Amino acid sequence: MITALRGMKDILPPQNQKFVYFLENASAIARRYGFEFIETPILEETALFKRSVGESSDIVGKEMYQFIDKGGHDVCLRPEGTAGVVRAFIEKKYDRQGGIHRFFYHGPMFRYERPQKGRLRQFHQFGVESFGVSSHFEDANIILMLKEILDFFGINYTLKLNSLGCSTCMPPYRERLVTFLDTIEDALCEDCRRRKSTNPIRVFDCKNEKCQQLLEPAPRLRQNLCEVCDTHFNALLSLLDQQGISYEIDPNLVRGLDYYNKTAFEFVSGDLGAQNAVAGGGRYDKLVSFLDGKETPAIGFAIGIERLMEMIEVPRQEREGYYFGALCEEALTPLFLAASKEREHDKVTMGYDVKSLRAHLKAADKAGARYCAVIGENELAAKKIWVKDLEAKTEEMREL
RNA sequence: GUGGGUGUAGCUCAGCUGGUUAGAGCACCAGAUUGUGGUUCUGGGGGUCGUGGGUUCGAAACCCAUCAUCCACCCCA
Repeated sequence: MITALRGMKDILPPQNQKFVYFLENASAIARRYGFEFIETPILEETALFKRSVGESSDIVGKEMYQFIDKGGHDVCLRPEGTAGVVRAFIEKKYDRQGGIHRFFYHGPMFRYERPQKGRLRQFHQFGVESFGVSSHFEDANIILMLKEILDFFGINYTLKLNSLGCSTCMPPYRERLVTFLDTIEDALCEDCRRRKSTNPIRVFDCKNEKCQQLLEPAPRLRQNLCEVCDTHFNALLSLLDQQGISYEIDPNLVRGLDYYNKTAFEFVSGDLGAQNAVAGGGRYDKLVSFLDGKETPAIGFAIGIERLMEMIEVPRQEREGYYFGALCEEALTPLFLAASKEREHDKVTMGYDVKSLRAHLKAADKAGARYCAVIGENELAAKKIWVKDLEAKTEEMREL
């Protein structure tokens, strides 16, 4: 038997209902915020992700579905959505055109990892990207939209916020931190020593108590932000306060992708196991220019659809449409014609086997139909069709 | 890549310290005096016990390997 690849899932009933339910409502909310649908290819040149996500990240370092295609091109299944959207944005010369452009997208992403709860090799994201606005108002707007989406589906979450600084304040801070880490390196755990060179800020995330103690006197980013970043961050917090949005400032929140600057945020939930991030995002003002576009401020987020679906309850389905059944052989053809006609304006399924009325009613019930329509010898003679409303338990004869 | 758990019917599982025809519930199909559903009752179909080897008179049970899956680390949505 051929089975789906490791970490790749089919989306079958009843999960498929949640999937569609989520997509429809999240899209509707994004449109209300002025975002337009965009679809970009799943396969892109590998270089796109190396330059945007960053060579140092785990995503690029060890999680990419990368291969050489038949034309000898180095290509890659997208591990995330932002890079492709930014590439399209630049390729279409929106950066030259200027102005504000807001997009939302959804689709499969691929990362070659060991699957576990809330983590798949092929998973789906719903994301938005906003280009051309540097104001903190857009940061707040994006966070508000994400919160609205999560609230719509009744998700329990905590909003975590941080500022990652910018090219003015981050590099010097990073150096200062590394210098500090050098002084305590020997006492740090193995992981932290590795982090020092790959992603130093991560050390604050270490679960080792000894490391946490050693890090007490370490310099913190919040105190080392440049004036521009500090002002931006404080303005955003103030706006969120005025909107009554509660949040937690998490100085250890480091988005895993290299392109983020200033605002970074994450919505985490308790009932997801170890992979507790439902959605994450942030500002990436330098990415467009990194990818050879004209410098354009931008911010976005992505929601992990499978993770979110773990927590969504779909409203119970109402009975809907018709089930058509025949009580005798001669009724099958007229029944088929009647069913086709009814289908012009209603959901219709039909049983092709001749069965007892009782069996047909059972079948209609199982199909979740509102009405059971049956033709037997009596109906055939009178050129009528018998219809029962399974909910109201009423029945009537209708003209064929 | 590393560590741990689990693989018996479509699903959830039972199967005592190895003992002969491998079970239950749910689901599915068919019936319950012949044209009235969801409940109930009766019957039925369906299993290479993940796979390969080994121990044994005898293995679903024990051992080894392998594959799959789940959870965790790492990291992230």
